[in-house]
Amino acid sequence: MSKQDGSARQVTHGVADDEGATILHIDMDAFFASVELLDHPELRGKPVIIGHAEGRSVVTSATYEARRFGVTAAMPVSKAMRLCPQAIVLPPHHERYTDYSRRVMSIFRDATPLVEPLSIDEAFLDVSGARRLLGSPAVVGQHIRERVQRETGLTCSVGAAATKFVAKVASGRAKPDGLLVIPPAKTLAFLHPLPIRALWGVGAKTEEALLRIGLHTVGDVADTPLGTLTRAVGEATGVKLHELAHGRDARSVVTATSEKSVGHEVTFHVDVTDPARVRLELLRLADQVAVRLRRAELFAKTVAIKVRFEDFTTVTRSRTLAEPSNVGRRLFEEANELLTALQLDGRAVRLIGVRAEQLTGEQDAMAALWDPDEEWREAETTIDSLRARFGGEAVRRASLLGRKGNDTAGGTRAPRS
DNA sequence: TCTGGGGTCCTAGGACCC
DNA sequence: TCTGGGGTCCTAGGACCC
Repeated sequence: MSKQDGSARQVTHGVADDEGATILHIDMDAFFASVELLDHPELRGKPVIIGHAEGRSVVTSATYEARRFGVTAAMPVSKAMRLCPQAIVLPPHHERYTDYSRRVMSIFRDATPLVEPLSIDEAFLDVSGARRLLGSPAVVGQHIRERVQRETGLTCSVGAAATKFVAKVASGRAKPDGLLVIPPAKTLAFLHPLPIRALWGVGAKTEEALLRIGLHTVGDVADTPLGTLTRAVGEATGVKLHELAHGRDARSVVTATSEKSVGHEVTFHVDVTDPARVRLELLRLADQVAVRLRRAELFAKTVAIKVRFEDFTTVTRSRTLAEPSNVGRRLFEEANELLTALQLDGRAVRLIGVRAEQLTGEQDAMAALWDPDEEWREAETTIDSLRARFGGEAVRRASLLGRKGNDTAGGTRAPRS
């Protein structure tokens, strides 16, 4: 390799500091907002928020100009506007984002087939096999960044490390429009000064629990005995955090994951007290869910509903179906019974949702439908008609009966398996 | 401040079976 | 008569992520 082939190559060539940092995490910068700016170039450099100006909307994305005022994702738009009154609010266009998402994911796949999309705007890449063809991880990352920028006008940030978790933290630190390589040997030096909130799986509650036992940094977590951790945050989370804090993360990049549930929910603009209206919405949602199941050729074994009341208390109810289904009417029937059992009595409903769980493919769904008793009923019917035509003796000899030994026609049925 | 919509994973208790 | 331990399934709720 020569060193005059562009700056990206020179960054790492010869140093080989990215050796072993073969997992890339790529994250689009302010994705929704950036896509909207492509359509509204006149707004570039201004604070822009994606969401709805009226009602109960939250911020789904914001430009860095808006973030400087303290605007963050998932914040109610009303609050964001108080923080940044000059912000421009644009409604979301999800088809546009999906379209751009496909384009950037396709650019990623040109670098390696080992691409794991994490959400609409981020993915993990395993580039360990791309070195000979494309170069070291940092070179591949830089190459992708340039292509994304050139072909979509969008910027993204890349983290390169030996593990998924560290790569993800690195891309966050590289934002916006940057690339950060964490060589394996420097992993702990990079991780340990970070606040515990940087750990994957540490949200508000877990942070509180960790602060309560005096842990503030990732290094603190690494220095804490596992037993102390699990007592504070639970078995699974404790083990996970302990591993991550020591830079250990065995998860590999996987390209295909099966969906575990499919659901839809809506928050009403104004709380609804009329049960009929809630029910109507439930029907619509059940139909939407069923359509998505059929498109994916999946069946639901379980149907769940979710109801949020005006005081934000939320209840869920679920039930396993007698047989898997992806028919809207069927899902609705079940959801409707669950809703009835809740006895709303005119309580003000804020949100209603339907979810299909325990998804299964056609094969499994058919297997669940198979009823051994039915096979026996069919056999008996056949035997009865044979006996009517040929007499009992002939039937007794018939090989049909051979399968159940000396159990003669009209005798006892096989017990349910 | 007044909280969307799409998900995943974990916990915990009870039922049921071996 | 009282008492096991493990495994799986079901249900409800909650934390977390983007």
